[in-house]
Amino acid sequence: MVTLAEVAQHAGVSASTVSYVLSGKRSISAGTRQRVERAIRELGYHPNAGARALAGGRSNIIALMIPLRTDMYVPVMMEIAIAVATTARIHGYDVLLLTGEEGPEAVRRVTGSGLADAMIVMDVQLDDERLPLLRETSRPSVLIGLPSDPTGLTCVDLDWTAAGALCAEHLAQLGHRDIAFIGEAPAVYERHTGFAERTLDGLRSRARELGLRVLHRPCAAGYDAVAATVTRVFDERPRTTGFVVQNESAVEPLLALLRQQGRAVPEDVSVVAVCPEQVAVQASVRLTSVAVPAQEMGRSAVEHLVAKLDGRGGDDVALIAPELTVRASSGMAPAVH
Amino acid sequence: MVTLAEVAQHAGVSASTVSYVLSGKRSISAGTRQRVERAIRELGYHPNAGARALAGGRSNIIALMIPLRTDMYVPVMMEIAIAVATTARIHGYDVLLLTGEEGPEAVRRVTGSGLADAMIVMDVQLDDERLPLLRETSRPSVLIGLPSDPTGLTCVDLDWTAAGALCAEHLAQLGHRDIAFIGEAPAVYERHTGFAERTLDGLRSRARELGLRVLHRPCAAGYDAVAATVTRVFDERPRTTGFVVQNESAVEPLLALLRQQGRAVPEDVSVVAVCPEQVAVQASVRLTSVAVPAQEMGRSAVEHLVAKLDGRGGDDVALIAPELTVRASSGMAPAVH
DNA sequence: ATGAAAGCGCTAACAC
DNA sequence: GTGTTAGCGCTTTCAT
Repeated sequence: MVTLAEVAQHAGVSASTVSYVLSGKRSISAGTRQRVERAIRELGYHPNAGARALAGGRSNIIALMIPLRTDMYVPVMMEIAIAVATTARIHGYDVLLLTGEEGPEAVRRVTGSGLADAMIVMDVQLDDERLPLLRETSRPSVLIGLPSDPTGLTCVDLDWTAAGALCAEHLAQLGHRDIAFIGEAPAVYERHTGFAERTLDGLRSRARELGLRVLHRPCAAGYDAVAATVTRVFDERPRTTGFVVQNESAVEPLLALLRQQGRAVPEDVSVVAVCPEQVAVQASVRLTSVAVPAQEMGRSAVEHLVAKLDGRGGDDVALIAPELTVRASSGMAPAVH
Repeated sequence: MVTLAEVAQHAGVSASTVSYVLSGKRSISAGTRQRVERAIRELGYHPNAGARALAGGRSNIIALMIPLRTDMYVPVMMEIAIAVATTARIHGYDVLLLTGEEGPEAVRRVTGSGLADAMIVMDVQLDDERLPLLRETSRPSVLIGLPSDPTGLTCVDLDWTAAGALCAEHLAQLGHRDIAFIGEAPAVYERHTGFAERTLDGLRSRARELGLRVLHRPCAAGYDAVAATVTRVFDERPRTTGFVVQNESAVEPLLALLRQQGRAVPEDVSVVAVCPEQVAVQASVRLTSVAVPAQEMGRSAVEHLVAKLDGRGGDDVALIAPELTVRASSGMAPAVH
């Protein structure tokens, strides 16, 4: 293993000079810099991460807590995680993957040991048990998600309330009066997951203002569960002409079921999804949708975090404005006979 | 920040005693142990990760390289990643998330800096450019996937060749003679991704032995792409009665298309999928399938890695035997008229 | 613009 | 069963 001292010797300079060449924290003459860089290359030197962390007081690692639950749309999680890792590298950080399993204890372990300099927390519940710890730690953190009380925290999220409202507006404009909201799995609501409840709230309150009737049905994954849900919807509200879906695994089953029942989309029934662009575009009917900007969320979270680590920027809530894209799945409500 | 020295002082013992209480590397009298543990608790002590890594020569971190490509079934990747993280924690390791983006350079950076003690590599191509580095590094590694030449490497994978063969056997037994294999996206084959090519090979060679005709069609994600593929299949081979699908995003579209064309599953056409159990069970027709044991793969990879870190176990290839579960999507080939 | 040297907090010989 | 101590490889004052 090559050490800084060996590089220094090889280059004929002192250890501190090598260190400063690496960090750029003081000016180095061109000649010295070149000799050092050459020595580094020739010896294949890589600074030791542990020594750096110990001496420098920072590990250059960001912890990312992802849920280990599998009842939510996984690709979104994955896309966020990858965006986080990619963006972090750009800023010189590596990413430590923590699953929700350890719970709040993981926060203590990672921050207490200096394993990570900061952390990003996903799958935030409205009243998340990790929040007190995050607030009291000296280490910066960013939530991807918005709890009930974001005081003293930095949050990055899609404005789900606005997203729900957008869906209601779109369907109202098209003349729909009875709409059904196919939501995430029941467990997601039972945990009071922020995004799910906010979307519902946003949809409901805008719907009320616009005179829409809304039937909300959480929906487990699987074709059968979707089938049961859709059947119940039409039983309870036969005049339903609009669907809002926030559950990627229900999208394709829903479209297949409507087809089977002889209900044409969008002539008889309109469908608006809240999902990643890719899902909307690849569905069997190109879906009118509010995009979930997973990459943007991951990237933004890292950038807020890096800003805090650099002493710039403080606590705030950064909500991304939702955008609804009209595609082939929504149209005028059918005339009432 | 609480240090080991402070704990030692508080407990009235020496630093090394505290260290040994923590590591369990030498016997400690019950009394001493208790006083130390009490001091640790009272002071809220957490060993500094950097100092540990420096002094101990090991970081207790495992690096996990995941692809950042999005053309393969993401939930499987995610499930593996989560299984890796969970299993790693059980063995006292944390997981560092590396995206494929940095390529082979990431291997050098992480192993060279001592950031990670070992690494797990996913999305292995038959002739992967990271392999030479992994072979020459002193740090242990495990591949999830099987390259052409696994010499000097430890690999964990499903036996995809056997999986492909199983599918052929099942359909042959049911009397099918013309089968179509809907595969992963074209890019996956162009990269020579191990699992995709091996499944194809296994299917093809067993099919040849059994007198089956196989039409292989890679298939991009999205309903339209699947529709085009299926149409071409029946154009070229009108007597196709069996489908093997290794492409999760094509599963539901395929079933929907067959339904639309009035082809009943399994009366007219049988479908066998190679996918996670969950997908097979939740599809609109419960699918006969060969399970992709994502969790098992992640867990096994970590256990092999930990064995190597502990000086137990050396290089070997651990292939998981595939299992085919018969469900509702496969049946006797229709009689020929 | 560069060097010397004092730690950072822990582990693991080496003592007893 | 416990204490003493010499590093681990780097960063960063303090000097010049």
